[in-house]
Amino acid sequence: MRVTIEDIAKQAGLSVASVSRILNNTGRFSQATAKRVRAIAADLGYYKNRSAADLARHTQTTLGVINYPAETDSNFHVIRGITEEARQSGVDVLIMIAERDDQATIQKVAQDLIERRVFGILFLSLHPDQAIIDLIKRAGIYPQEVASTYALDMSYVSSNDYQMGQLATRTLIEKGYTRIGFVGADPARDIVGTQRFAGYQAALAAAGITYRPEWLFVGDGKYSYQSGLAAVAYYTEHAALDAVFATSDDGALGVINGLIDRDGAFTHQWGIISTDGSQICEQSRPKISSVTQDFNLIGRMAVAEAVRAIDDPPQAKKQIDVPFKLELRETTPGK
Amino acid sequence: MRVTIEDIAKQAGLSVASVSRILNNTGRFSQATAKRVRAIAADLGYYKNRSAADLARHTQTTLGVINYPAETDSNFHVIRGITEEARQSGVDVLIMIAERDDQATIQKVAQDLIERRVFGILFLSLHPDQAIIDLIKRAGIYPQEVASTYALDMSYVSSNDYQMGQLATRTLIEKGYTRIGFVGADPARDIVGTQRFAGYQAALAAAGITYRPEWLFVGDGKYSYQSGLAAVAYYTEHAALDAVFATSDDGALGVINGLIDRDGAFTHQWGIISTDGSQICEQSRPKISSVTQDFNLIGRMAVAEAVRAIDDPPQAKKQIDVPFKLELRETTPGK
DNA sequence: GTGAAAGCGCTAACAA
DNA sequence: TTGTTAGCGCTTTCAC
Repeated sequence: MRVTIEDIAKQAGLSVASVSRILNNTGRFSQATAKRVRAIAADLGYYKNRSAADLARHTQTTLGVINYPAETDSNFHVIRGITEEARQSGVDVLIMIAERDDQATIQKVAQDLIERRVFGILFLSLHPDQAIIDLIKRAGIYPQEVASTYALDMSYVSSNDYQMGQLATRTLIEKGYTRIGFVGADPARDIVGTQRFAGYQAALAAAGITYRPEWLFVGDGKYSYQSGLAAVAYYTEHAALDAVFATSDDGALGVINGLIDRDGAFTHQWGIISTDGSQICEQSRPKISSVTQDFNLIGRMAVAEAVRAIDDPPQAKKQIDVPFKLELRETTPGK
Repeated sequence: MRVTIEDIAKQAGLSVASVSRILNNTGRFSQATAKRVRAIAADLGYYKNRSAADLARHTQTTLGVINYPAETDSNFHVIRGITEEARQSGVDVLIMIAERDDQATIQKVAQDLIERRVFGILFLSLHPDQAIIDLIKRAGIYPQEVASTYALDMSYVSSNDYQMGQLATRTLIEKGYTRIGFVGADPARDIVGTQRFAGYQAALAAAGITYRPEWLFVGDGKYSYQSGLAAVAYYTEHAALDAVFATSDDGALGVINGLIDRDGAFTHQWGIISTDGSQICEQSRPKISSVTQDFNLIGRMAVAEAVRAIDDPPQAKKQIDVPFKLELRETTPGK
């Protein structure tokens, strides 16, 4: 049997109540006995049984996070941010894994988290359907989308996709490009795509450029490297572009490599700007200009918001925008 | 107050024991009442309180994983593997975050996991010091290193670093290269570096090539992109190489980009082979030849081993090798 | 400053 | 097939 608080109490000639107080630094106790108790605890190799503690105490201090594993993981910055902020706020976080597009697993994982009585559940760029969101809310838990805008009835903290699309496109236009492709997102599929596309169109319109349908290349609609790669063949055939707005760094890299594969080298025939600003942008040749999100801050704000929601759960869906910035590198030399 | 098992019992006119049995599918009960109970549970929006359940039951079914967040994340495959295998074995996994080189945080996180009474703790390419390992063992929990060999007294499942170093080097030699640099790992720093370096030297020796000290470029010793980048300047100055064995994909990409930055384009002046085989290898231009690890399998085997250890904890340190393979791409055309 | 005691929500004998 | 009961290990009034 593992060592319990009672073992300590016995050894110290105290009641479990006193030991509990000392170990938790609550209530009053003398420093002398405290020292003794802590020594005994260390000596015995005692560890609190959190199940028992959580059961007895009623306030919950753990936050659930549901992530999906991805190779180029912009979420890694988000997770860092979450972890840092959580450490500071004294909440601890439980990370669990699901797959995108696998609602069954997402639900299972969410239920696991509910059983563990977390006070909030953060979805990292993962889009649960409304049934799952409802089930979480019904359990009295605060759900929140992180690092992605979201259409359904759940608050989110993320960059403003519309503004990002607008900034990216406007930047290309200011550099003198006028025939601008839109790659990798599906405007009809998710709100992120919808918003970025709307921003893109708004920027075109503002500059008096008439959008042409053949400028849109969706690919798999998943912001993937493959979509970028495939876009090159498509555009070569169907559109006379001078620039591309890639809705992800992966997509931009795909476009670059597609161009290299086609021409033998990158010739700056197209201006390219991407979204996210992960290290891919620095490590690509040429380096990719990007609209860069502050993923760390997104993570921090997500935790802060979830903590705030404990005492004061927002009545309506809340949309928190986190600032982003423009980073010009080598793929936007201008015309 | 949240709905409890007692609420269900009351509504169903049953005892909590019966409800518990039904909800857990243990013992005997009639299908008729079971149906009724489940309906009521769903109706009430009931979720088991795991703290209570874990406290009452005594067997633990959750596995702890400590990971660090990284942008190019070969661990993502490991995590997938862990998740899949865990799902199949009916264990659920808790992932927590620490930073490499931050033993204080690693310890804190490990203690958190101990308090949650996990049955095992997996370290993903994270190297806790012996004190932490001892503390975990003392708590009756099985610790295991995953995806990295490890010198201290803890079992591990990973690729065999010595053999990987050997294979990579031998491959270059077979392609006709004879002056081969070793980049990114520090043979004196961690066992991974030591082993890969030993394999590298063994392969050189076996081919009758005399190793020269200036062929070693450690950089930050962290298998980083930066080390690869810096290696080019170093070698240009100090060694006349015809090939490079990069101890990571990031490092190999650094070497390639360093060469491009130096020469304006990649000229295949050096053969390059890397270790890991992440998607970087496919997405680089040229594509990088690699000794590719089976990270998914590593993850699966790690879980399987941890589960096995519940009933039959290994007495001595166990070292489990997972097979890897060679993937030739474009950076090893031969001389 | 410390202790007694109730109870958190559940499981697991053991009875019935 | 179902119920009674005794905990699991801890926290938290409320007394002392």
